[in-house]
Amino acid sequence: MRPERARHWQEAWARAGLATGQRREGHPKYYALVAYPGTSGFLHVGHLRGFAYADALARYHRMRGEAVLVPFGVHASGLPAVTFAQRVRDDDPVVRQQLDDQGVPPAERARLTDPAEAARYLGESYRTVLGAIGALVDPSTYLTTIDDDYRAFVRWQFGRLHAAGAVAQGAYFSSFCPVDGAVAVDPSETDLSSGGDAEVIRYTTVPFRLDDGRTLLAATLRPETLYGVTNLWVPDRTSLTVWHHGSGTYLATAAGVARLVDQHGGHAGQTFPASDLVGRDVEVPLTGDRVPILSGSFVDPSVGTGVVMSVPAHAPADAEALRALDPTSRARAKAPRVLLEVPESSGLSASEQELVRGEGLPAERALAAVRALAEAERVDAATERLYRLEYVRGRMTVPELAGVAVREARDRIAAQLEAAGSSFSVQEFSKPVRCRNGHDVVIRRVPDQWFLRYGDPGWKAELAPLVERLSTWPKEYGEELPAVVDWFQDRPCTRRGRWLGTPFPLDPGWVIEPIADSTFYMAYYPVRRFVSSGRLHVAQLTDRFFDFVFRGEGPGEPTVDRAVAEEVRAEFRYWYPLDLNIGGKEHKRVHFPVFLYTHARLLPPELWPKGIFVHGWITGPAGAKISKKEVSSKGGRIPPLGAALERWGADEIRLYYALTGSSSQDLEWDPAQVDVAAGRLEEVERLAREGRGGGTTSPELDAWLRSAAHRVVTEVRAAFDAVDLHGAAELVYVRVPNLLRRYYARGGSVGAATGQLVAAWVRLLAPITPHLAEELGEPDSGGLVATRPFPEPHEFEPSPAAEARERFLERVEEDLRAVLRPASERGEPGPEEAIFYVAAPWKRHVEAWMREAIDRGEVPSLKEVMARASSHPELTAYRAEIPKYVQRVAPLLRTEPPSSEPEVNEVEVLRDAEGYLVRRLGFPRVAVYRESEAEAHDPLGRRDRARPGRPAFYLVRPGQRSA
RNA sequence: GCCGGGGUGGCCGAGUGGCCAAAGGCGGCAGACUCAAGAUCUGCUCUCGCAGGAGUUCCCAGGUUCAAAUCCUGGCCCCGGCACCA
Repeated sequence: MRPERARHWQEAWARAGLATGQRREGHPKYYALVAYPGTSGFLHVGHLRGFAYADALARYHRMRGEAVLVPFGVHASGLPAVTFAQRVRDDDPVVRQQLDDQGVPPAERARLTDPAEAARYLGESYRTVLGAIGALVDPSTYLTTIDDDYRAFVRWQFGRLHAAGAVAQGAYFSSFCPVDGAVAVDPSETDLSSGGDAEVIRYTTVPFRLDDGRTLLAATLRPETLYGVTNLWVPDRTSLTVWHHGSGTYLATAAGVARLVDQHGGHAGQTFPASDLVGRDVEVPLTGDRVPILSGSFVDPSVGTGVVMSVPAHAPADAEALRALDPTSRARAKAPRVLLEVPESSGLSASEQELVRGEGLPAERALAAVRALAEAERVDAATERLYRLEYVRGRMTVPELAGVAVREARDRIAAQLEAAGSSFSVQEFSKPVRCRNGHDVVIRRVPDQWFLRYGDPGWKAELAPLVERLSTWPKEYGEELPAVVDWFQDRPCTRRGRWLGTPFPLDPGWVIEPIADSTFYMAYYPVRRFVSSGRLHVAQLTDRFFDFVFRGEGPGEPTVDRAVAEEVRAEFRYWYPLDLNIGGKEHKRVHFPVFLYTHARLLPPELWPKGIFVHGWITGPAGAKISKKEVSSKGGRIPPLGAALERWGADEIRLYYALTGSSSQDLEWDPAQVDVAAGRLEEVERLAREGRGGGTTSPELDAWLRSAAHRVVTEVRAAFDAVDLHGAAELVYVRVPNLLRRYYARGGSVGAATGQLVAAWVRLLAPITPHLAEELGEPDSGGLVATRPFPEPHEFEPSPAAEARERFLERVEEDLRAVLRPASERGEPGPEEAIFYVAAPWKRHVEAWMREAIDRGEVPSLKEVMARASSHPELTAYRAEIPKYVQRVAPLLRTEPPSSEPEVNEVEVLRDAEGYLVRRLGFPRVAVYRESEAEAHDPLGRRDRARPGRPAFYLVRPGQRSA
């Protein structure tokens, strides 16, 4: 559709105030929202999926006569807008291209270097885009999370949660940039320039005492292997630094000490060459053994503490290093000791067997097993395989822990070391992580972090009934939700640093973290409209005010007029509970659970949310997540939204979302698929335009078309009610066109029946492709289609008889094709006449009797059938034919399902369809006979084959009809 | 490792005991229309048969049932989440 037509209708909806949720007491309501987008950049085709679904559902409910509220806001909190502004300032090429695509004038760009301005600007751009796809979102609710009134609301929320015992303070290990403070390390790299896929590795440090009282801290992932330590490795040509912690004096590399200070406090002391220690002995904890310190060129001083313990029996790298050592040093090391075994009994795979069987130490076998690999990756691969196997299947063999599983032994040793003091955990990233501003991100202990106590069993118990009652789409999400909640733990809810957000009311040095400030906002939207209309002022949004509005507690805020306060509360109580929260699958593990948590704690059960709808992503080729770089008018694989709307149109893209695949599935962005949707829409428009008419043309066909329409309307409503957009789209955009085509093919022509179907169809189109619906609805001049009632099944009279007739004919066609196809494939000429023989009425009785026997679980008995036939006046005459028929049909009946089809006058239907059969299947002549009258017209004796509902037929080949 | 979700025709994807050789879409083949292409429409698209029939299929192997894609048992494989990320 041309963009100006789309805009025309969008303006018409706006003039009609359709988007604004109007409270109508006593009427059902529907409150749905899409999890608000963050302000990280411009939206692309992937972002609109949720809104396209939400809008279709909202429009459906509106047409059902419900009051509908779909609010909209943007989530400006956190770092994304800060980052975006930074990139505008840096003139980042990707962002510059986006600004060009959006047509942002240069003068405007300077303003966007301010994070709050950037967030507001992006929010406005989102509103424009939503308007352009025809989504009706309530303008009176529009907010950003950095607005003053929203902050007042969030402050109240946290005050309430604190009063309810949901907030606590404690120590926490956080990913931390020395400049920006806490940053998020995740694959989206919102806060980072690199390293988003890094994992956190947690080392245990094992203390090795020197004679002089100092302790060398070796970092390891496998503390249980201290029973097999042969020596310590310190890096070549590096220095060691003293770490003073408590009363202890420890040694590690400079990087290691920095990490220890970050995570455990204390301070760094003097530095000296590592070589000073080489050759000296240390004492192994727990065993009391003495082992030498040796210099290892392979040790990376920046990893862990920079000091490692050598366990050559089980660590391939140590085995290699030991072998490469000069003989004198090697002689000083303790002999390697095997300290665990993998029992061979437990069904090992061939590749596992080779690590267990054979000569040498486990580490040597592991190295032998990876001989084929390139030098560089050999040690890593051997380590990976051996560690995994030993961890999963290994049993300790050292006397102290004989028979204990390795994973169990690891925990025990770590606990023993910790209990003895002098052992510290050290966490670090598996690869370098760099902040947007270029600084390395480290892991640091934050002693006074604020938490929300989601791990609290009491809170989880409050949540359980809410989860139990919740509806989810897809339903699998509801099934996994209890497990998600089960392992949910306390989450930090505040940060320090350059974040957008609300200052934490209990401790204003902190800013509330962006997930925590978006768990309850859906309650605030109904209130927001009073602020935007000026009836409430920010200063009036006090805790007392909100206590009254949301919980009905206390006298309320004295500066707010009592009537206004009552009205706000009524507004909230009208729209709540939320009917549907729609979001992408990225929300499943965090956002949706905390949204439920907060509601469970702050509201009574009757106001708990009713449903969650999770949709998949629009992905790039091969399922790759869409990255900003790909969204570009120049060379990008994903078009910017403006370009996509220009190329295809709003309805076309909306239909693409609804029709292509199910909503919970990821969808690979594919322009060809959008083309398909667009083409389908054109066909829909053509059929709808040509289907208008009046007058009765063919009563029987019209009855069938109306009956089919009855069915479609019933099913479309059921699909929308079940939040099945894909199912609804298929009915409206595939089934209905097929119906009309069949109707015309059968000889129906434009008239009252098609006209009636089209009139309803236009309304069926309105939820998913509203612009087209309006365009087609105009001639009816009944006002906007969006405001008309959704079609009701009773508008179309059902006719089981008419449907049975069509099904009968389809079955006949199917049989005919099965016979015709092979002949035409052989290139034979088509028949010159088709002769049908309709089954004699007695066959219906016989089949019914056999069916009764089958329903009783018996094999139909000829004896019984014959007995009944003898006493039946109509059948006595056919006693000679019955046995043959029973024998032929009984086995068929057993595998056929029972049918409740109404009886069809087969002769009449076939005779009426003669013209159709001639046209459709190319028979020059069609003749229809009753079985009993057909003897003269049945040279091949086919008429016996006739069964009720399945007439026999004879296709006369050219030249075959001798007589 | 822990937890969760899955394996359906060339591809995507419906389908939870009989109307299922399995919706719908895509792709492919053929025909109609057209000067032609595109679009559109019609038919076909597991194997065999070539008069409406038969056989073998829904990851694999067993089992329950008159009847299994669907239920049960075991196995193999894939995907997601695992934490501060909206």
